[in-house]
Amino acid sequence: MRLVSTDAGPARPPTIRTVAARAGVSKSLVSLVLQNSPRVSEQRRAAVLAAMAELGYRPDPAARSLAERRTRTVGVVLDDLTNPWYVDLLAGLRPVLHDHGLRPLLADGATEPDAVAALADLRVDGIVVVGTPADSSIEQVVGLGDAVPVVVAGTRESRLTVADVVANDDDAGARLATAHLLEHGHRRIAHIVGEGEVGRLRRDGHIATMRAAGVTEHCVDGDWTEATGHRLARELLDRDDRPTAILAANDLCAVGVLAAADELGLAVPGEVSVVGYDDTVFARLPRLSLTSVDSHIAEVGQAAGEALAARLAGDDPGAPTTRLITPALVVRGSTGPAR
Amino acid sequence: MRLVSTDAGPARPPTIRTVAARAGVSKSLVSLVLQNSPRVSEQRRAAVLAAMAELGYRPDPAARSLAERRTRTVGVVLDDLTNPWYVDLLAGLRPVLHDHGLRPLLADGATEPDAVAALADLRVDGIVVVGTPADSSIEQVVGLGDAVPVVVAGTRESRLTVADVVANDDDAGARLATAHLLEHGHRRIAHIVGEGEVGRLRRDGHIATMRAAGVTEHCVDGDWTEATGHRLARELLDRDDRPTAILAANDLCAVGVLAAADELGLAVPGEVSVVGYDDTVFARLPRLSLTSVDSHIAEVGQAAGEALAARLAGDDPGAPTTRLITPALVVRGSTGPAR
DNA sequence: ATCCAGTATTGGAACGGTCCAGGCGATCCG
DNA sequence: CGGATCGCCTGGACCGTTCCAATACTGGAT
Repeated sequence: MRLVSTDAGPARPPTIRTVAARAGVSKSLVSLVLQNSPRVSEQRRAAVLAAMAELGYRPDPAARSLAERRTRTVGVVLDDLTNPWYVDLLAGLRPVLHDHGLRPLLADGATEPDAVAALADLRVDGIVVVGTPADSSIEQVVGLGDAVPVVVAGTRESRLTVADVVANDDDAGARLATAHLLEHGHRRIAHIVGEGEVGRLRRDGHIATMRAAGVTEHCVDGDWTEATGHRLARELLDRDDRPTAILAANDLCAVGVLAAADELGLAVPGEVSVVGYDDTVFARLPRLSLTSVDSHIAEVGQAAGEALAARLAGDDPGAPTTRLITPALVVRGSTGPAR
Repeated sequence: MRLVSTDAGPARPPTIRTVAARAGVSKSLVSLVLQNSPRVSEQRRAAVLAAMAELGYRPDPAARSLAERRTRTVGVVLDDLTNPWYVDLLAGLRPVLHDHGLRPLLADGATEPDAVAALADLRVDGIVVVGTPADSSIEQVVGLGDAVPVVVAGTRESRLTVADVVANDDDAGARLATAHLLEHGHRRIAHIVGEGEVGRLRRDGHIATMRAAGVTEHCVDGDWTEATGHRLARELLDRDDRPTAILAANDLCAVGVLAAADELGLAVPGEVSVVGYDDTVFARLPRLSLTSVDSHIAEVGQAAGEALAARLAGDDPGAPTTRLITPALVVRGSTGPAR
């Protein structure tokens, strides 16, 4: 009596050699069929395809990566999926990658300072850094040299000259929003400034538009969070010479501004108008109905994917490029004429 | 003059053999150090580690996967990252996977019907299906047999008996919400029922609680979207015998209900109370201030990760388990006493 | 000195693909 | 008719690991 069973454990999935044996050809030919080479006769090709179908053959990505010395994978560094901005950008990026046979591998730049290095260790073919990168990320990207192509999406980043950049034209967006408020007769307009390069660009666009209209700007430094928007708006709106309009750093910040106005009993837009930026899902909520600048963020993600795919195709070894997507103003119920 | 440069292209990253040569040992020993085997002398171990550090060696995951015949990767099937519920669950799941040395690979079940099969083709070690799975997903999971362990997170799914299940106790949550409304003296309460198993469970909990209090329920079939919540609430609230409270299928649906109440000029909670489910970011918005059932969804994600890790460790080849997380009611400004 | 039991180390065969240098008929051309 | 050409196909090396069987030491007991 045999104690060892004859079948060797759980049946392994078929390999290229199994298929070759079944089709009566060499494994090399199966490989050629796999990458549908034109140098295979129709007859053989059909035989191989039939064998594959019968066996339910699926190529092993690990083996392929090892031999090809590329993974068909791109790392995507995100900060916070809770922020719909990142999700929307990802929604634009993902299909492009898919169309180029690339898989996204998400990493969290906020909780994991070594995200870029970790992705490099995984041998991703390229990296998309979404949003304002942490200092550590910048260092690591620079450290990569030209080993791995990098695209920065969603922000212009002056410290990073080695990567392609695709971003919303923040300057233009801030001008749109400011012009809208000026047209409604607002003169006392406050702007809550966001952090980093994006914050600076939006501020500069705002200031330029204000001055061109002969109006003095009033900027306060803030960040992208609801809490800060709330706190700063309370301070701004609690004064006698309170602004009649507030241009928030982004939608999230604007949500905080709305809350502050509500608490102070100020009608929106009757007594104070509020403008956000990014046109996220929050802006569209009926109860908020926030006028916002649509940064076409999905389009940014799409362009970023295309830029990376072009780099990977190798047909574009030129200097890093910058591409700006033109934003658009979406007017809703949170803005109206100044009293 | 030589046209061909002497260095063979871009320097390849160091391999286990490079390290071995540098440390003066065999590649096998380097491999042993890599998996820190106790059967290596301290002296050699130190030499190998030093060589690795000097060369900046990083193991190649593809080669490792090929040899180990596992990828240390788990597929996560999601429907919609736009919905914060999925994001919050993912936030609970991700750290657990990370702690077990597993990487998540996200797939979109909504746009890609073959998501489960595609993940299997990628040779993921396990799969987490988040939310109510599409029919195609169910078929594919069943088709996998026991080749790949599967955990369903966020919903009980009676059609899927091969997988572990971790979910919120929807029945209990609906009871909490309903009891809260009854305590406030509401008697005409409408419930918008969500789709699938989750919708059924919440409905049953609601009905049971209503009947136990001697009150007749009023359920209408809906789904999880804002649009449907809006439409159904308009119908419900437009009648003379309109309900004094509405238990929405989830928060998103509740957002639509609020919009309907606003349009009809009905005060919330003065003339109608509204309850959501999931306690997402929407419920916490000051302008909405939605009473909601916190489904502790991050905890669900965490438990799902642990269940999958246990399966992968192989120490638990038992029958599929079901684990329910107890929800909690979060009372905010959208509910109050019946008039 | 010899043998033995461990322990530390090594060589080589996988793992499942890609890719390259030929091989082998059949066709073409001089 | 012989050789070059072409189209199709094959064997084998290689990608960077893991794992196993075999070997080389070490020191103590005989």
